[in-house]
Amino acid sequence: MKGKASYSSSLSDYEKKANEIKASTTASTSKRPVALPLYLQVKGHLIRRVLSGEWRPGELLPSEMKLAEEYGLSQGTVRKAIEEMAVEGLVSRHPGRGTFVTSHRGDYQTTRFRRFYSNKTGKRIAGKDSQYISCEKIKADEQLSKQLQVKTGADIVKFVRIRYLGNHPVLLETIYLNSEICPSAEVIFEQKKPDSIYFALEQMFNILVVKVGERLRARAARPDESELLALASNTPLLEVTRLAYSLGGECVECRVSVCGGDDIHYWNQAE
Amino acid sequence: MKGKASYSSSLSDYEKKANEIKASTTASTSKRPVALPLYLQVKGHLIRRVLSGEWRPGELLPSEMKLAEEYGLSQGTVRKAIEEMAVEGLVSRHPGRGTFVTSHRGDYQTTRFRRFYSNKTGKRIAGKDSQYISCEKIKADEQLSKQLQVKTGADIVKFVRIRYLGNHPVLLETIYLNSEICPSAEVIFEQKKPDSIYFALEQMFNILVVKVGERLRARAARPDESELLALASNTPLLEVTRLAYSLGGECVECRVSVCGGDDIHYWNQAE
DNA sequence: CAGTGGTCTAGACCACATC
DNA sequence: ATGTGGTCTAGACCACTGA
Repeated sequence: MKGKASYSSSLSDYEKKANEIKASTTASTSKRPVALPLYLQVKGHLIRRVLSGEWRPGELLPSEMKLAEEYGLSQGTVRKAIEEMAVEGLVSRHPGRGTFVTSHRGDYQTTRFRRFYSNKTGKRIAGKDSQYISCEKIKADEQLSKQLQVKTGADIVKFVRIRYLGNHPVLLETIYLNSEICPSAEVIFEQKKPDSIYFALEQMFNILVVKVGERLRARAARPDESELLALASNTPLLEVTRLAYSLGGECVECRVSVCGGDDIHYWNQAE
Repeated sequence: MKGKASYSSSLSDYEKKANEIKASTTASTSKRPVALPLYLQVKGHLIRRVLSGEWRPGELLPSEMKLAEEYGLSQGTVRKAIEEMAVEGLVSRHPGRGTFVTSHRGDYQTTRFRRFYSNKTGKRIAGKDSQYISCEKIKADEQLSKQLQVKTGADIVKFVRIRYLGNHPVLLETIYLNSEICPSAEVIFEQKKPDSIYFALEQMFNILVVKVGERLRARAARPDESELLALASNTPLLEVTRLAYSLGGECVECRVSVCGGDDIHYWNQAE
């Protein structure tokens, strides 16, 4: 009807085979009259299956052949679905072994969203040199509620953490987690004090962080920040406000990182 | 020979058909014993053809069928090569029309590397509200020579430009162009004062900027900067140092942008 | 209307990993 | 030896574009 009705009629040959998919896809997006290519329907369905926990992070998916059989489609169609998921970082493929659900364990994933580098060595800031300062349960104020997409007053868990370079504090992170999605996330702090929040979220709540948006600006250091980072008062700080989104598109984390300009920098590459 | 000899023997069926490609690929990378999948060889060859100016930015490539015929391969193989190029932003594909060499003209490309947004409206900073302050021919100092990958003392063209939001100056850009790659780039400034440097480079020198790396930090404003941006002295500034690379991998531009924290911010998204 | 890219199929051979 | 993902082919139908 809207110039997009396209595929629905031409699918007649395929739709018998792929009716499980179609049934579920049409239900979820009632507005669009089917229209989606089969491989995107498969992709959507596979994503939902990952979300549901059918295969957890780090686990092996069925082979392309098995999935093709299951969906009644050709291997090529399923392959295209999985390839897109791989490009988006949802799964990773290994010749001879199979396709695995992405995990924030392992080198690539744990560094995937890390953007701070040492000015001296040029190396990425990471590793075990982080120290947890505090942990509180708080209520979302107006700003946080917008950012985390929750109601004002909703439960939030707040961590404060410092990363060190050698003996020197270089990065101050304030992390807010949505308690609706991560119930009793305090235990993350209490028990594990994990280096990678995202790996902890994955292990505890089956939540995969797949997208982040970051807003950067410069501002003067507040007194408490100057003290924690061992900087002169009013030093210019780089402030990075990150919102992190899960596979399902929910905002799971708001993180405000601040650092001075002398020790580390933020690095971004675009192609 | 080196455990990578893999494809070369199995190519026997294909290599008769694709010998033009193989001839040129093996010549360019003499170390690796062929090994590359055909579609990557095609991709590399097409990239070289774009680089050579055979098709200029904005122009139409031959159809998949024509290219497949030309290379003696199937349409699917050529398609995969072109699809990768499209993902990397080198070409853009339009059903019913064809595949075009990317141009920094048009909405997507001109905004592709723009990361500054208004704090108030949330809109991207762009448009005609930029003012050129100065243009000089200078010699590369040690730092610039490293960044632009030229010898110390090499010719560099330096622009200074200010972007406005309404009547207010918000962004101060200092742009260094490699004169070896962009001979007499002064004319860009003198004649056109273009809004998009990259579109100008494309038009004048057939240079496509396809990759940028940016390093961000906070620092105090220098007196000249405070004046140009109408800020109090020593205001914290966000400093973005960008290196821009062409299709061929050469560094064509070094750009230092600075702004205060009140009017605009830097936005980055990662998936 | 002819030509383009987009989707889908069915089948082949390959390198690689694991047992 | 078996099964995995990676590459390649050949041919089909589709929606879209522009002459």
